[in-house]
Amino acid sequence: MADSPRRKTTGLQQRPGKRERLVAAAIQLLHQRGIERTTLADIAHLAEVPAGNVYYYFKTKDDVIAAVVAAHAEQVGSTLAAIESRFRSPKARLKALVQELAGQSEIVARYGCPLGSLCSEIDKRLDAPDFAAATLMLLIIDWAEAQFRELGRGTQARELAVDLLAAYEGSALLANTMRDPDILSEASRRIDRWIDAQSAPRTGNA
Amino acid sequence: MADSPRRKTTGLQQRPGKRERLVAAAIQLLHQRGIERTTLADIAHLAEVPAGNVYYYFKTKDDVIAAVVAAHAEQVGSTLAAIESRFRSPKARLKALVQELAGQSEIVARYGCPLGSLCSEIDKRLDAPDFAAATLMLLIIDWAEAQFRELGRGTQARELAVDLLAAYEGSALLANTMRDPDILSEASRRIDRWIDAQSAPRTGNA
DNA sequence: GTCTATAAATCGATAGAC
DNA sequence: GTCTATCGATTTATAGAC
Repeated sequence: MADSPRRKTTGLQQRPGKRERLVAAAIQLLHQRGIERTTLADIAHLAEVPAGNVYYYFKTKDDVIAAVVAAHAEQVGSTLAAIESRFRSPKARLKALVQELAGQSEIVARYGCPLGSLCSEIDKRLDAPDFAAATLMLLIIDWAEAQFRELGRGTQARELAVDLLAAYEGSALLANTMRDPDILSEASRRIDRWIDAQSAPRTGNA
Repeated sequence: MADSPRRKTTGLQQRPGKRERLVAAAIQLLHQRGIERTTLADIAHLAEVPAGNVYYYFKTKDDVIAAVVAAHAEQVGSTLAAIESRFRSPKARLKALVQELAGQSEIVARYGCPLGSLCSEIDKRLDAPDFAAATLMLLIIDWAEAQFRELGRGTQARELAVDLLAAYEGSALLANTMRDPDILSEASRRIDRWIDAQSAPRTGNA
């Protein structure tokens, strides 16, 4: 838990542990308490970093949020890459994505979807256009779209991809609101069957 | 805009306008800015009520939120009742519900679903079990479940109802994140076709 | 480079004047 | 019953000591 792998104390990089710990703590607290109810002091405390020191690594709270979004994006990207290398067929890949998303139903039922609730809260924060929060969702949608296209559903690939993610995000919202993990588990099974039904360009339902 | 229909100045009811205006202002601001970024001063200002006076009508900010939830619940209830009296078949009723939900796609794309974002934010506020926020979603789910049951889908009625609302809420979240009203419009059309496909106990897809 | 003390601003809530 | 002035607690952010 302490800063074990310390890079040279007087080097130009101070990344061995503190910045990473701050981001990890921010990811957790932003998910559990939400953006507005998480203070920088909370994040520093969980990361075991002195309170006011956060401003050495991040200029503002928005910068911390941006770092959290970037970390999520990286995690999503590597997860999708891992699925792609582990599974060959588009259907297996899409099912693996659903499995991954609905994996921690208890946590989602308690705190909501980490990505969905984050996007929802970021929207309320900025008057300016965006914050790259949409990128998180686009990463998943673009990837799913490619799978549906490979499945032979070229013309509807994008709509199917949006529907897939929407089905999950909506189920996550309801599971969270009602504190019921089963809602997410049932949704996961249903989406799996739906993926199975998607094949030839004209036999599946829209 | 001023308090025109004033009930007796010294009566035991002070409900002619101010409390209602405060709730209406709170509904609007909680939707647009979110709970945590809406101050009681903002609400009072929009309602054209003196700043500190909010505490005469509501004991705490949580009480204001509870009043907003109650107002939403009433609005949802009367909307469902209106649909029920206007349409006879379950399918027409379910489609009318979708029409109603996806009605203001521009506003939803800008600020999210008024109900969904509210539930999401309330979850982050309370450590205690709940805040009757789930009631909002349950109102709609229970009603939709009754329609599906009348449609002859007794055994799966509840799951179908949850799926229906989840599909909308997920689409609303994505539409909001990407600031794209078309996502909600397309989802509305897709759900309509899905409702059409739901009929006999064994012909529809799960 | 690292951390403490504190400034500056904001908000929920209260006391009490009218 | 209606409204104003203000308190007290937080919280972001900064200045500057070590």
